[in-house]
Amino acid sequence: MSKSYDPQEIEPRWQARWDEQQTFRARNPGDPDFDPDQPKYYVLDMFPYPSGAGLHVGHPEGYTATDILARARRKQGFNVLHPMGWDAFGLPAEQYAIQTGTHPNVSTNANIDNFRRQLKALGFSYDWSRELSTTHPRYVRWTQWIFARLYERGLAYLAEVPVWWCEQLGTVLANEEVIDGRSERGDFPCVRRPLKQWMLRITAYAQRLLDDLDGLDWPESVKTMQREWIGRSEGAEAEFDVVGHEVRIRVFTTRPDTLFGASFMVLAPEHPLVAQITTDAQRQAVADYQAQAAAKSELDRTDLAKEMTGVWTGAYALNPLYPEDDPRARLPVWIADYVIVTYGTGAIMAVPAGDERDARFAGVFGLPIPPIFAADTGDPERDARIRSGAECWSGPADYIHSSNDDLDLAGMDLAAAKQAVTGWLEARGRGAAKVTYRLRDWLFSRQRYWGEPFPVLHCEDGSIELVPDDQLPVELPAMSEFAPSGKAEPPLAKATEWLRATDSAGRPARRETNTMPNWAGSCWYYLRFMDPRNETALVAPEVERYWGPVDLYIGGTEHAVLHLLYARFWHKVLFDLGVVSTTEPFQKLYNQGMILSFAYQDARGATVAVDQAEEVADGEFRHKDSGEPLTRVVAKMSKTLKNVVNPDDVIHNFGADTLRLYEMYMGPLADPKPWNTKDVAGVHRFLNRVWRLVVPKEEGVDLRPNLRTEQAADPALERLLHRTVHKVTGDIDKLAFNTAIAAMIVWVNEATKAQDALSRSQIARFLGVLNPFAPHLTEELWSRLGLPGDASLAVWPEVDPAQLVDDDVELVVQVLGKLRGRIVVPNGSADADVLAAAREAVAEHLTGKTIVKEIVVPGRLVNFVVK
RNA sequence: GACCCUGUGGCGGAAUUGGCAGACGCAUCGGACUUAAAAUCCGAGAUCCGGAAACGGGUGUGUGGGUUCGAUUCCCACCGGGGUCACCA
Repeated sequence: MSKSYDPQEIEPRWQARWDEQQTFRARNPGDPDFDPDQPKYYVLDMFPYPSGAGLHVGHPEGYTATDILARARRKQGFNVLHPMGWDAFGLPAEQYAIQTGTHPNVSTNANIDNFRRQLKALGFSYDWSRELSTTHPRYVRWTQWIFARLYERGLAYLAEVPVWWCEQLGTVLANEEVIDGRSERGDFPCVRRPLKQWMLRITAYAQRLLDDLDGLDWPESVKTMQREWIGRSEGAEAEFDVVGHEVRIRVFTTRPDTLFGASFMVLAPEHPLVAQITTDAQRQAVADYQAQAAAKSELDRTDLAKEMTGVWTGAYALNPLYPEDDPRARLPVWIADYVIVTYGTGAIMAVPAGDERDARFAGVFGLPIPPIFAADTGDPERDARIRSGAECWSGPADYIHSSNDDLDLAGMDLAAAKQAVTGWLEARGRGAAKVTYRLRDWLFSRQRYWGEPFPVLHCEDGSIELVPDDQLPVELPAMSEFAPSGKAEPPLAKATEWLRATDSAGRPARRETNTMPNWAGSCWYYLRFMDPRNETALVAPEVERYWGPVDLYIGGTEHAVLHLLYARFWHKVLFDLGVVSTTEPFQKLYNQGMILSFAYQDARGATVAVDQAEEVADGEFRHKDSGEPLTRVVAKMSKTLKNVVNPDDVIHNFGADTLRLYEMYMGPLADPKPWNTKDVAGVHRFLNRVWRLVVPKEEGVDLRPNLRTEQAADPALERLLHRTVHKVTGDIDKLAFNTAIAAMIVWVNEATKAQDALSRSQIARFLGVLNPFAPHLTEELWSRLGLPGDASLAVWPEVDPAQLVDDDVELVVQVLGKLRGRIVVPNGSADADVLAAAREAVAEHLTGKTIVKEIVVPGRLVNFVVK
């Protein structure tokens, strides 16, 4: 047996043993050894996309956190579900296939094998018997099954919609995948194009998705992002007659109370009424502007700094609040690209006195600004400007010039005024209260090969039919040519044999050639983990009722909106179908922070790669070639900066336990933090000291003699151990792993100093709490001590509350808030006794002064306020 | 531009949520062990002033104000870093 701590030898051995013994298998209801009285704990990682590059050090950060929770809960008596799988459909595998000719299935499986090897080398306690891949036909079957249910409920439909088309990727992309007119993946330019696409009616669930956020234990920032993404806004729709036409312009506004201040109207350039209402005189100018707007990139159109542009259509609309012949009723109708066709009704009433954008537009084109507000800002000059319409105001104010024959807003507050105008419109059939959402329906098809096929048939008569459930899955055809045709025609269109099918009436039909987006598989994988091999149901109801919902879900912030919103949407549909028993999938969500790295910056602020810099003195860096001084900065890991850290290397040099411990010790889980290889040695030293507590250096002695049999415990070490166990237990619950580790280091430092006084029971209990953090080392020492069973399954040590309180406590004595002395008093002393001792301790600071006030904080301090 | 998060030694960070600022780790310095070095172990360490010294006194959590007996913690304004949304009517 090795005398020294040798992770390279220990770690693979224990990993193999856990595998063989299925140490971490979770029991399902119905399993022979299932214990219904055991509480359950479902702790889940956001499963990875198995990329060709393998794991980076960011992956083990969240995975170690969940693993510590899983291991601790198991030892605390929970039946723990802690699974892992692969989100394996997606563009990179297909791009790789296009470049190399390797079938995505082949490269994906190779990547999965590599990821699995790397994760196993980290010693994660996954129940590998539940491993799944979204690409596996047995999984695809149920993804398609869910789609079929969506279709049956009218939540999936085909629509001709303007979509983002990316020439280089040869596909359409969802709005979410396009940033500033360029593809998120690959950064290629994208253009808008109308195409027939599958859409999912997520908007039908907008209100429920919004309301149910309240009950979730999620970071506020993520809830806020989802709320903003859903973008509920309350207001009213109003209809405006157009002079000389039989049409009405409908607008949506959140401020119906400002309708009296409308002085013009603006339609989006793409608004369908534009052609109809434009006068001959303005036709050319309008056409020019429309062409100009269409040619503009999204980036230019949304650039806030740009000049306001627009053109008058020549038409007038009528403000419904005023009689037709009232001059205030006549509103010129403009088109301008600051109005977006896809939001609200694509048209607005412009109130320059109450809206910043309308005010700017009115300023540029010299349109009237009828004042409607008398505000009290505390600045008389400003108040005057607002009262005259010279300055725009949207805050609370008194209404002026806001009345007609039967409506007067004077004296009303905002809510009352909104309601009054909305009510007036409604009574006359000119409008109604209206709720609008920013959320759009979800574009759900992609023109790619490597995704789930749609389980639908296009029949000869143009109708659509679902593939019967008992014929699922519709598998992808074997193909060797994956390149997108570039004609908005998916690769599957070339699979001529596969395309041919027969509908329910026995007539020839054609399969759908689009595939589902990457998000589909990740929308419900957490459910399949509960019951991964069920052939008759997506998940058995009694199994779902037992495991659901996920108790803790950890992943990166990049999924704050899309994945988490889509999964919540599908979950709610499955709830309505009776497939799941909870309205929400993930009760508690936590985002780990990104692991950053160091890089360098020269005097001009340009970043310099790590291999170009050298440390010349403590904290002083120079450029290796030019010698110019550099400053160290924190940056994202990137190939160009040469600061990428590979987990395989860290495991090779220090072991998996050290890597796990270091990532948890770096700082708070949620914070972004820089990797510092020098610091890794610190936690490695700590593990070495733990090793030395059990295995002495001397040759011929395998175990410290004091640990062979139980001996009387050293009271001080015992006390500290109880505190340490208490601290670690609480910190694990709070996901505060960095401070838990600090507490364990303190104990080991003390135990090292009092090495011969350490007892067998004490080291066993300590290894018990260290085990979730450093499972291999603790198993090895547990086994060398001859302790029963596996450290991974041994029960969590108990804390004696009596050991947490001291007999005597030291209090700080302050005079006027300044530290002047210390006293030691019995714990729980009466205030009077404490004060007496305190007065004595700081007597010299009190002489000649009058005590005005005495403050006693039990167990902490005494403060004298003197004059 | 709006909203959210964040700012503590040379570095990563801690502080029971209003009560001894700097736990723990890295780096640094000193000591022990060693022929020597590494490794290991023990110890020092915010800063300024006075003192040979143990010690005493002042200052200190981005900056400026405020609340409080007491502020890293709460409030206001500003500055720096990060994130999200970005003409959403």
